[in-house]
Amino acid sequence: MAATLSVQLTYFNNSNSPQDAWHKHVKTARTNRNSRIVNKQKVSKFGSLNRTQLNTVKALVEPEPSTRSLTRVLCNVVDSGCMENALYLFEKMIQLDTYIRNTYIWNVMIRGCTNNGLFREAVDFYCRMGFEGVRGDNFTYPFVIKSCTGLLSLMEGQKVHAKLFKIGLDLDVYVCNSLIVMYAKMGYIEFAERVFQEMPVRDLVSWNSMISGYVASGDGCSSLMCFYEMQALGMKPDRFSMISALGACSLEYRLHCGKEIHCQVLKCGFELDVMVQTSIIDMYGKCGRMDYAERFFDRISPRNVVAWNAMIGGYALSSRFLESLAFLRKMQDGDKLNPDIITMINLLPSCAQLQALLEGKSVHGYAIRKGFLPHPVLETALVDMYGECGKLDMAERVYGQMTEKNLISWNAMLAAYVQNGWNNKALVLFQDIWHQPFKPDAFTFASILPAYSESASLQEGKQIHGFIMKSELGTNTFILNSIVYMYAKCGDIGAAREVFDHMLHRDVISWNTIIMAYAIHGFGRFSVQLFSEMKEKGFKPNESTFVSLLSSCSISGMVEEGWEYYNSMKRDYSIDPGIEHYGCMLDLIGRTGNLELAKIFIDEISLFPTARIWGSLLTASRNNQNIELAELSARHILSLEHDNTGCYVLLSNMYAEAGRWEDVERLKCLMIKEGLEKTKGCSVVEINSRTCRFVNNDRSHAETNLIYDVLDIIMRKIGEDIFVHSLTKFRPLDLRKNRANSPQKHSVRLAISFGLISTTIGSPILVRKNTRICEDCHIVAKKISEITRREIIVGDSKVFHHFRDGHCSCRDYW
DNA sequence: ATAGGGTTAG
Repeated sequence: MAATLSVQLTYFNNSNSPQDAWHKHVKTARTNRNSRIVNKQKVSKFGSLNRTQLNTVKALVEPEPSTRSLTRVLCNVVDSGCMENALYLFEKMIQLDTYIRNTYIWNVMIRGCTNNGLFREAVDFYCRMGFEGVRGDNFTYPFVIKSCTGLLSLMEGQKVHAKLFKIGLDLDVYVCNSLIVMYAKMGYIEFAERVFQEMPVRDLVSWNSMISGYVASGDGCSSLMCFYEMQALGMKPDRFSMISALGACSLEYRLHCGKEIHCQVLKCGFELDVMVQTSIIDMYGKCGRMDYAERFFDRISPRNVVAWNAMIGGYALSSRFLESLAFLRKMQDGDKLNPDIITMINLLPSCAQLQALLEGKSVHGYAIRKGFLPHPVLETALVDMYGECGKLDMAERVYGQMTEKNLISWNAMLAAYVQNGWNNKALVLFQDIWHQPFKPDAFTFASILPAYSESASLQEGKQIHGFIMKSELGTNTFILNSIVYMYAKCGDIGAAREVFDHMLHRDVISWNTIIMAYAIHGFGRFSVQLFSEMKEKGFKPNESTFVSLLSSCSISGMVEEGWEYYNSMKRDYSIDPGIEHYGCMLDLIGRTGNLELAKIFIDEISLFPTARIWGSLLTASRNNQNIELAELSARHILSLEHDNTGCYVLLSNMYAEAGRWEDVERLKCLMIKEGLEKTKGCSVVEINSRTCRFVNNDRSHAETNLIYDVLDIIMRKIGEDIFVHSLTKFRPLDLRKNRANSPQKHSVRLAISFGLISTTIGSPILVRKNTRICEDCHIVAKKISEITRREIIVGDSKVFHHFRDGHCSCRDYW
């Protein structure tokens, strides 16, 4: 017998080493299936064999194999995890008639691959088994199905499932339980339910698989229903049931339910089980009860990393970021445990929220030293942290180096750009969607829409709107709210209203948004009207509602109503005014010209005045030509935001108007010293479906001559009064000295002029610009609207000016 | 001589 085997092994010369054997197997299996060719990375997981290992295997196979059971040897090799050796042995074995039809050894190989994460290879084995004419049995399928689960390949899984009916294993309890888990983990919970429904006999594992399956698909309620139904049928839950049910409570924030299960755990004596313990901590943390979590955590011993991680994550979730970071120390010093990848992932959001860049960086450094990177989840958390801390270059670097980008990491990078005002970069990244294998979700749109609001054209805004409506998110309230705002910011208040009117479910934010939309367009009457409607429909106004409403009153100059709402806010809704509300009221007071009151108002604010508050006073001073107060405001602003360019420009303009050229010069030097540059003014006009961009003095446009000619004709028609007005403000000396900045050639005028000649008569002209419109251009725009009888809409960095028949919606205060 | 269900994560 020994001789026979030797001979046969000698003749089997196609695979001389375990590595060869592996390659040969993969090739056979894949060629047969017309599937992809060898995945080199996967194969290399086996590692290469050194001579000693090789000899061990040969020794196992060659001397007197008949005296030992070869099968037993194969099992041992598989259990040791060295699949390459196992394959070598396996290939030798199936050369023998005794083994070729032995389902058992095939099962052992499939089991080995599955348990070592070699899912593709496990499925390959299963397929090859079919080609060799060996039938799979009730032991084969649970392994194969588990591998399909690991591959997350529905197609592969369904092929296997179909086969089960043919061979009559479709009702086997073990096989069905595996199928339930497979479908649930792939996100096809209905398929899992169907398998469960059709089982003639269900055991504890079947129930547990459903309970955990529902949790995996995010449906905690069904999971808990399953958990209770099982008990109603007389089935006693075990630790697996408890762990999954606790997960369901976490998912649904069901504290009461969670406590009940905690009691059950104690009654059943599972409280010493480490995983049960962790699940309990996690449940209390997710339900926002860190006090319960702490009490439980303090009592358990020994504590492992997972329990610590659950605590760190729980604190972060409860916005107790400092404690979250402190627990890292305690974990290292107290329990002498080393943080793992999940610890890092849990810590980073705390660093981000605390803007703790130093801590964030040290987490990054630790991750690198420990070799945790690349890791898609950790990298995403890093992108997020750097984004929150304003370190866009680092966020970009981490994102750029990611080997496995996915929807979530992509969303994180988008959000980082948008949060930091890098809208154009965000829009470019978003366009990348067409090259990505994943499709955008609610988070993507929620992130990108503000970028569209700030930087995109109305035309592009319409495109993204259409795109969203075609996706399954067309009725998502959260996203529709952003679309309403986007339309308003892109200048089309009508479209904003239409989207709002067609929403199926409006929430408070929807109302706040539409009220704000009318506010920035200076249509205060509509805001007020909508506020009443909102109350009639039973919505309770919140802080933001009043920010919208008070902004609207201020922008539209509805002073009395503004005060009335301000008082009613405290009186009728017990909302204490926040800094934003004070800002709106300051704008309102500024509009009346009562600067004394404005100063008193600031003094009486109980909160620390922000740059925005002083900005309101600066605007008020400017509109009331009070240079001293403007200087005071500017000092405050610059002490808070040294790089506030707008503040310099505004003050400089005031000096210029007053003819204080030395001060203008002084500010200019100061700006240079601070390394600041005046924002380059630019205006964009939308013509049919394209946009044209103009800077001051622009002569780059193809129709430049025509544009300037039209502007010239208009200016002459507008007449002397404007010219005189300009002269009083800009002295001839300055006009000569500083021709480039002459309002005559400001970008807004060029844009309006081009709009006039490129659009059909009667349609409004929409211009958006990045800085506040200057006083001269404002006067000119009013006049143009009068003589051309065209509506001109100019959206500047703060509000939209609707010029019509010689008047502006802002009533000359902005 | 082989089987199925479980904890922390963007």
